[in-house]
Amino acid sequence: MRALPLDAQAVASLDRTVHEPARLAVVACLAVVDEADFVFLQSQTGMTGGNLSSHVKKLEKAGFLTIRKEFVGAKPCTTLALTEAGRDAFKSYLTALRTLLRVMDGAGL
Amino acid sequence: MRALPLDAQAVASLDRTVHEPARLAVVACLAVVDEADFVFLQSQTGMTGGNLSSHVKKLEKAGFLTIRKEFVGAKPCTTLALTEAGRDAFKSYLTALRTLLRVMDGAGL
DNA sequence: TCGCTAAGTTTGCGACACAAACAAGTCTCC
DNA sequence: GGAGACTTGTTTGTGTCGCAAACTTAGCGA
Repeated sequence: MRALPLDAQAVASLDRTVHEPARLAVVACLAVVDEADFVFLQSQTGMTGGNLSSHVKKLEKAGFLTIRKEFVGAKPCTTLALTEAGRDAFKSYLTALRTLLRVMDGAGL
Repeated sequence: MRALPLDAQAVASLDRTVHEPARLAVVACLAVVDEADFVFLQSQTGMTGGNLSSHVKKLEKAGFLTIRKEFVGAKPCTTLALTEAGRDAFKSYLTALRTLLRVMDGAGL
């Protein structure tokens, strides 16, 4: 059987921390706006608060974003931003996607 | 806060059936070769047999691929191929990725 | 004061990915 | 021809994870 132009192992081992759709949405948002507050992200992604909370926590645990809690007037407000590591991981992820898409372009898909 | 050029909800709701890395690798392989046998896929993806088996079963259940079992000489051989639905789902998925990447290109990532 | 809403977090459950164990048959070598 | 290794997959078990409902804490209005 001939060799494929596709690195299937690379695809199969994509980093799940950013690959997970919910987190990918969060990271993509933060990549374009640099920082955003919890409520804004919730509205953009359409996620429930609890869901967003747990994903944010996981991203923080991975060292991919920072959580800043402060009060704006009287209300609490959590602001999120990517770390350098988070941005790098996202860039690597995008590179992997581009590689895959290039192969598929070549195959007429 | 301004509107993003990014549809985060679309990202957050990517179809997990094909998005899952292991299955994405399988589907991508089948998309470029039209059909492939079990052992070949296993070598390409680096997955264990059991793992591949369960993912294949899930893709079949979703109607995304067909499983053909036959004997080649004395040995059993299962051959896998995408269905029309599987190919369509994969194309839609690729379209979603391209949309995301275009936004990220625009943001200098 | 008594809800009501906002802003998150914690908890619980169902789904899932993964690999080790297993099954069924074939080939090899003595 | 029979013992054991190999090939080709499947089943089972376990730990992880995603998700939303319930809960917490605190300001705001009537």
